[in-house]
Amino acid sequence: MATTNKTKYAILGVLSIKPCSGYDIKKFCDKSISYFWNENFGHIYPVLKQLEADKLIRPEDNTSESRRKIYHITEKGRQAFCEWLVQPIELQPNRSELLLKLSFGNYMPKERVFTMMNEVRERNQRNLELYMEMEKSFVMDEKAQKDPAFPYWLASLRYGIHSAKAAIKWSKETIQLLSDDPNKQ
Amino acid sequence: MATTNKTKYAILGVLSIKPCSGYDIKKFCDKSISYFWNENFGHIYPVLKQLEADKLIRPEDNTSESRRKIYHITEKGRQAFCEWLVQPIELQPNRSELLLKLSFGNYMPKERVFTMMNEVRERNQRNLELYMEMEKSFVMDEKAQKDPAFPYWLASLRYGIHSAKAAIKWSKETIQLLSDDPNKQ
DNA sequence: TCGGACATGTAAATGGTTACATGATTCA
DNA sequence: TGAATCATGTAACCATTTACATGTCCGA
Repeated sequence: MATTNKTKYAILGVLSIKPCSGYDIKKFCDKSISYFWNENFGHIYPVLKQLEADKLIRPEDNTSESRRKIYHITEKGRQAFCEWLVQPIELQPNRSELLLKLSFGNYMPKERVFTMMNEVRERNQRNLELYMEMEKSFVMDEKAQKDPAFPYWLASLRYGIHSAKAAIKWSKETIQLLSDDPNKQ
Repeated sequence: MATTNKTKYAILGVLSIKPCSGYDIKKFCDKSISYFWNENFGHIYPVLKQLEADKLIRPEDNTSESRRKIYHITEKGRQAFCEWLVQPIELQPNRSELLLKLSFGNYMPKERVFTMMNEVRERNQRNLELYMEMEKSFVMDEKAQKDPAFPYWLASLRYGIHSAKAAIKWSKETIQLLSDDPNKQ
């Protein structure tokens, strides 16, 4: 198998927090974990169907609400999720378009390389500010602090902060390095 | 289109350095750029065929060598490559299995989270050492220094160094954060 | 002569994205 | 009533990986 279907586990994870419809899952991904995970409808709905067939989730005993189809995680689903959680992380193969392009920088006008590096710096600067805002409001939220997931959410967010800082530092350093390069064009 | 076929451009990039067979391209990827890019045969050969059909590369005028099929980049191929180089970078959607798992850390035995974080730290420590070795021998290589690609290769390598350092710092911090967490289990 | 590296390729499966189709509800 | 959002889903497409098939060459 190429890579285990992680969408499956992402969905089980969301449903382990609270019962959701496909639409809710998408909203949750966009709102809460988009900076390290995202899903799209074209994948969510088929996977939900498959999870239901595998009895890892079950649709809500249908009450009044007609349109929304709310799924609950089953005991079997919880088990499958927990089993996956403790598996070692599969490293996905590296594919950085940025580094691929940069390593062929000598085939571009130097001006273009600087533009590229500045874009990297700015994007990471924006992300850093966003993450730090999020951290601030998260740490001050007393209700959030009581959640057993709190330290894990915080840690995930801090990853973003550390990476963004590193990327900013690197982009500045690189702009410097390339400015000093005697091999001007 | 989902994502532009980046294998196509990676191959054009390698061929812009020197004519290669499919096997050579794979070797080059594994040896020189594997820490930020990789390809596999199952993808290289079909893409080579397609690139030839599009006249972006051409096979060597067949001489004695029978087995190896050496491809050259054409003028049209060089143009296509350069056009791609200056395009803005397509950000690929984030999908970090590590952060997904970590953010559900409260569903795992805490011991397992520490193991996971230690693995992250160790892996990045090993990478950092490797990258720093590479940097050292690269900077001391006088022939490499004269290559116009030198500063770009160095910059790409430095990205790896910065990221690895950030990841190490983060993993240590996270282990600390989770040790201090009163919410023991 | 045997194993390992060289070398090229195909087939199947999977994973994921985008675009499209469809229709309900809500609110200005 | 019309636009925006809610809501579910399918189809087509593309990229990528893995496994498999096939055979050569070279050196121990």
